[in-house]
Amino acid sequence: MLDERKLAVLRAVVEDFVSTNEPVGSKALADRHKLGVSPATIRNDMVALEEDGYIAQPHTSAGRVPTDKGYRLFVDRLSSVKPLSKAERRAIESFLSGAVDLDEIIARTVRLLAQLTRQVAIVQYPSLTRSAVQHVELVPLGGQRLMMVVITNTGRVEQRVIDGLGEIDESAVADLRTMLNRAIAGLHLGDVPEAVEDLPSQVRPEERRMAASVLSVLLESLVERHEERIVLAGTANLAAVDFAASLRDVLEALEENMVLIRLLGEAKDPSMLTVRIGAENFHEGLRSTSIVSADYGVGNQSLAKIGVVGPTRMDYPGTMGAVRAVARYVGQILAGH
Amino acid sequence: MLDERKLAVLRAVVEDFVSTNEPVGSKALADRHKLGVSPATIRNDMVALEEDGYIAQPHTSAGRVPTDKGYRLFVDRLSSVKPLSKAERRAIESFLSGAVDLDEIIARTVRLLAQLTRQVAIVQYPSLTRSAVQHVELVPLGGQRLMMVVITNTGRVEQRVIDGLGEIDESAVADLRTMLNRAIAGLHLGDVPEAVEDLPSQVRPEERRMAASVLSVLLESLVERHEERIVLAGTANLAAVDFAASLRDVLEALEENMVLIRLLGEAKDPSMLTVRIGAENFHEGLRSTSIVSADYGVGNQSLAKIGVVGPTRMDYPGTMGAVRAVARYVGQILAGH
DNA sequence: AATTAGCACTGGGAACCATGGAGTGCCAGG
DNA sequence: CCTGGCACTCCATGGTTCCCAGTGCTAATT
Repeated sequence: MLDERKLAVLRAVVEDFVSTNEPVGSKALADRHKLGVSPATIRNDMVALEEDGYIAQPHTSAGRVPTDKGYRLFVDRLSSVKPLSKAERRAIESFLSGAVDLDEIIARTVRLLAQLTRQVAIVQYPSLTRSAVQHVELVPLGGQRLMMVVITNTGRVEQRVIDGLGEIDESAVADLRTMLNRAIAGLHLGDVPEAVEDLPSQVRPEERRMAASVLSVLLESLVERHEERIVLAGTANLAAVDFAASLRDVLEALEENMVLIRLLGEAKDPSMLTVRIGAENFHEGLRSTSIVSADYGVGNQSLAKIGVVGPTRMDYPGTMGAVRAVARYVGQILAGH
Repeated sequence: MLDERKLAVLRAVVEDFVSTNEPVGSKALADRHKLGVSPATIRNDMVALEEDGYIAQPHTSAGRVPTDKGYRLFVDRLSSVKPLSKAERRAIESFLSGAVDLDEIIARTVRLLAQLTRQVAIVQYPSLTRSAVQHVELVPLGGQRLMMVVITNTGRVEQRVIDGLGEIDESAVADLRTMLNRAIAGLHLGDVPEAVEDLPSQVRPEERRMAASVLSVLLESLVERHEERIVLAGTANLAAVDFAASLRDVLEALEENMVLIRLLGEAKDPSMLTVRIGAENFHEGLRSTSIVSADYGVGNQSLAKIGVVGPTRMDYPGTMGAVRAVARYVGQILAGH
């Protein structure tokens, strides 16, 4: 059904269409690619490809354009990830190495990725649930308020003000702090609930109320509500593209962080690059975009995802190369931190 | 030179052009506004306005369009801030009141403002330099590292890892922590450098190195580098507008946080609404946009700015009303926190 | 002196061809 | 199974026309 040459034709169609943004015809293909056959033959192959739904014509007497299905096949079988050039690798390194804290690492990463791919880049902050508690700090704020600060081993800091505790006793706070740290320091966040379960029973009755409040806020903020922060860059690159869907829809989708988080999260291949093409992203506004994403992390522990959003008509090998490379470098930087 | 009626004509031109987005002619003006004179008279006034540079025609035989100068006059003398409706006020309140921490207050505020104005909203985090130190926390991270966390009275938390300190002695850290807090808790950040100047001399010699490191990081991160964070929302609203400059340029400008920070910072009128129109924003990409901004803060202490970016052809009274109202509410929310 | 009616004029945008050419499908011959 | 040839299709392009909103000017009116 799909012999070697038909695949070669499909590949050529994708490549040409991506680079020219115009429907590609049999003649142009015969010229620009050494397929070794005449335009007429290519035309025959094209009807076959069209019947199978890999390519389509915008109208009769126009060239062919890859469909989502065509891109899918291209990505899966016809292309390979394009490694970055030496110069690009150096650029990445120098760009990322100057960062001083987590915020800056993330900020630089997302800009870098947007620049490399000339598309919209997304970087997710290291997920809370996958990291471990480094330290918990309790700070009396005066009045009846207390600030809780949790520091994770990925350098992330989560803070929360706890109010309405009644009179606050400094030494009780100190006790609670030591107790808390003894109980959960070093634990993965997922294991925290279990670990603190019987803490309230260990404190003196008069401090029990405070302890309970603190614990409930701790659990709520760190475990249940694991709002994952993401950062975008390069939206300006969208302006250059003309979308089937309106640009507005795409921008709207990008502003809905929850949508992006879900899309990133749904990577099928757990450890490597994931590509979702066109309608594979169910979100309405992203029908005509593709998303290339990857995990990053330290060692073999995945912390979060990064990704790129662009038109379905994108340079998949190049984008995949950039995403993969950046993911690796971020992992390294985080490890060295 | 500019009698009452000419001003009325200018006002009418601005209002009509803003609502229709089409050059407005003398006939249309005579119909839609009760100016009490004939189109011919209006035409005469228009030439005068055009000579003075308040309006312009895209081409002969087209209607008139306000110039930047025209908008300026409109904003300064011909319009008044439009207060929000009861319903809108209620919406603001309910939208903002559910926020649990500073991050969420800011996030909600920016979305709210974007929604109210149907434009791009910008919210700046409470500036570090204007707030005061609530508490400093030092946390040994294991190894030779220490994490410093500074909490300000605006609920903001700034953290930093300090490395290469040599052996870390828990009790020395505790001493330093108490000493630091005694020295600077409650101080405005601007006053911190002076206050810590002679701290190193007060610690035991063997801890002096650590103290010096901590202090230098403290100063660097909080005072010298007062990177001010800002948050955007509503960029999708730009897609609806057709810009003279390309959309791409506008998006690019919006991604350059430093540019936005500068623009917000340059508000002339210190306490009230500021409007910068078109070329008044020197940034190239923002030539065809206007920025409406305001301070927010608690009491009469200004903490930071919020603003809206939209096409010069915008509903100034409405936008100004929304910005002012939101600024006030944020101030209230922050005060109650 | 200011306003208005009347009028000729202007220039852009919509509508309407006409044309050219890239691309197709198909067929018949290699 | 491939290829050259050929008739056909339809979009994009550019030119032409026409229309009309809107103008500026002048002369009449208040």
